[in-house]
Amino acid sequence: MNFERYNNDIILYQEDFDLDETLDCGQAFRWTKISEKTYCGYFLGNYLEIVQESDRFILRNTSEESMRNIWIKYFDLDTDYGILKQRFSQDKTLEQACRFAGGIRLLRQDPWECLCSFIISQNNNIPRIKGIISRLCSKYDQFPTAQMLSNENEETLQYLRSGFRAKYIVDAAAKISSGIIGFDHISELSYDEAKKKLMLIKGVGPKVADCVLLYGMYRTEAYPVDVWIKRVLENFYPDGMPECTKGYEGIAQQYLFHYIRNNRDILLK
DNA sequence: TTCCAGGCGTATC
DNA sequence: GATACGCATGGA
Repeated sequence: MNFERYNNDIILYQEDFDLDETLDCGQAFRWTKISEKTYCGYFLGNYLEIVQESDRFILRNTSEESMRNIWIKYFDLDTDYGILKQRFSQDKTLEQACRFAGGIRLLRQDPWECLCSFIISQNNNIPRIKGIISRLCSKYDQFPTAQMLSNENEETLQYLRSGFRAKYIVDAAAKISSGIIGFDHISELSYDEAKKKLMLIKGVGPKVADCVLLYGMYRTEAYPVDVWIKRVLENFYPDGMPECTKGYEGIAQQYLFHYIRNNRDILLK
C-alpha cells in the first residue's frame, strides 16, 4: 500500500483504479461526480471527497487512521487487481472487457445498504435508483438503519416514489432489525445457504441476493445475473462462467457488465 | 404513445 | 421446474 499524508489529505498511488469506472458502474448509488476529477460520497457515515490524477489519488480531509480503518478496505486496496485481470485474460471476451475498463474495483459496501439498494434496483434504471436512494438518505440525513426503517410502512414510504418496491423495503427492515435474518450468521453459511437465507426476504430473488453477497459481504464467487449478464452468458458462456474466474466470478462479472453495457454491438443475440 | 429499466411474486401447468 | 404476466415510476 503506497500512501502518505499531506497536510490534511492522504495521497494514494494506486494502479488498476479509476473513479469513473468504479464509482459510476452501477455497484454503488451514493457517489456523485462533483468535477472532472472528483467524486464525493459515503461509506456508512463516513464522508469522502476523492480526486483522481491518473494513478495518483487525493483523499481530502482524511487521516491515516481512517485510511487504514475504512478506505483501504472499502476500495479493496489490499487486493491485486493486476493479477486478477491477468488470470481473467486467459478468456478472450474477459481479456477485452478488462482492457476496456481496467480500473474497475469491487467496492466492499455495507450489507444492509446493499440489500435496500438492490431491492430498489429491480426492474428499474440507474438514474431513478439513485433518485430513490437520495430521497431516502435526505429524510434521515444518512442511509437509514434497518431499525430506523422498521418504523415505516408502505404508506409512509410514498415520498420515495419507489413503486411496488416499498413493501419489500418494509419487509427487509422488519427481518433485519428483528434479527430474524442476520448478516453475521449469513456470513458463516455456504454460498447456497446464504443465498437461500437472503431470499426469505420479500422482493429478494437470486439476483438481489447475489448483489448483497458480492457487494455487501465480499463473497466474490457470487455473480449477479441481470439482463446484461444474461446476454453475455447466452453469447459467450453457454456453459457458465469460464474456469479462469473460479472463486472470483463476481469480480469478473463487474468487468463484463461494464463492457457489455458500453459495447452492445458485440452481442449477436 | 409505447417501450424499457442491474427482477420478483404469483398463478398455472 | 418451467413459463407467462403484472407491477410503480419516469425517461427516452
